[in-house]
Amino acid sequence: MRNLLFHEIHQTSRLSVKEVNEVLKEFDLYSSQWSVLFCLKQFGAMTQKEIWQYLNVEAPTVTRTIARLEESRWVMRREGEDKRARIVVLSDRAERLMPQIEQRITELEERLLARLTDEEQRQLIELLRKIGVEPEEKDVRND
Amino acid sequence: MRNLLFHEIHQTSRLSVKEVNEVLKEFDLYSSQWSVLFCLKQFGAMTQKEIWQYLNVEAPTVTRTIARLEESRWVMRREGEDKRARIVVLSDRAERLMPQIEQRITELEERLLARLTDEEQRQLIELLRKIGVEPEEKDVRND
DNA sequence: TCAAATTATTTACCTAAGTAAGTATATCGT
DNA sequence: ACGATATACTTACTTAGGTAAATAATTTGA
Repeated sequence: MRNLLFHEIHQTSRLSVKEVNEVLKEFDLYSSQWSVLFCLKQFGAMTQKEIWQYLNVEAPTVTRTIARLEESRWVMRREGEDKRARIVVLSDRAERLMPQIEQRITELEERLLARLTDEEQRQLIELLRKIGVEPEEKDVRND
Repeated sequence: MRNLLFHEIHQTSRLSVKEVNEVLKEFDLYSSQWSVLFCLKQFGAMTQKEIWQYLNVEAPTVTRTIARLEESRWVMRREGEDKRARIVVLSDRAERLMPQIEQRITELEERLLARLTDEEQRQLIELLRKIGVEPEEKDVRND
């Protein structure tokens, strides 16, 4: 039963990544690359650390993803005041193309979530969060 | 908002895989290997096709996973009547160790789901299924 | 019967994500 | 001031999963 739950989460995750990749193929992008671009669009220039903390992945994962995004000219990396850190910035091309891509992704998401009401979506997020929280590590002051 | 939902699903999926791997480390296993073993325990000997159809992944994924399980002596592969197909069987060692592993996994799952009531778990599965279902393909008789 | 189509698996190649260890810069404590 | 420690990122290696194309066995159809 629990078993089933994690199986189902895993399935849904794979399914959605697959569909996102399908949409992004047209732009020569992959889902995890898109999530980095989206992050930069939202917050502006960021260090890699800020990116992996926000996305909740490990540093090497972000190193790789950004290296690919740099090769394909979606982002540039600048040196920061702190020379250890690398600041990531969207390229002009990225700024220009992102609205288009964003729309396609939104359409896909609407399609995938067509069977859920807004209330159900809200519920789903909340239930998932109840699983994911790690109070010791996260240093979240919940008061 | 939708964005947030898929982000959350992805996170939860990664988190649970990570935790399962942590538990399985002791047995030199990985989560996807475990899911194959679990499948074989449940249904007995199966062809690779039956396995990937059940797990809902692509054939090459199962080829690799089973190759590793075979190397580490968790399963054997036999030739079937149809010589194209390879029938996968649990090794004696697997049969012997699985109850132990299963218990550890169950404990983990209980820990991860501690914040959810049974009703919430049921709800969560149902909501995820509403996203994942592809009515044409699945041919599931739910009665 | 036997060429053509289908099926089961595999191989090659790609991205994603993890751990462990390495490198370079920054900061801390004495 | 400077050695020890911490931080930001990278490198090397692992599994997981996907697509496309190759291989081998089976089935189909004229």
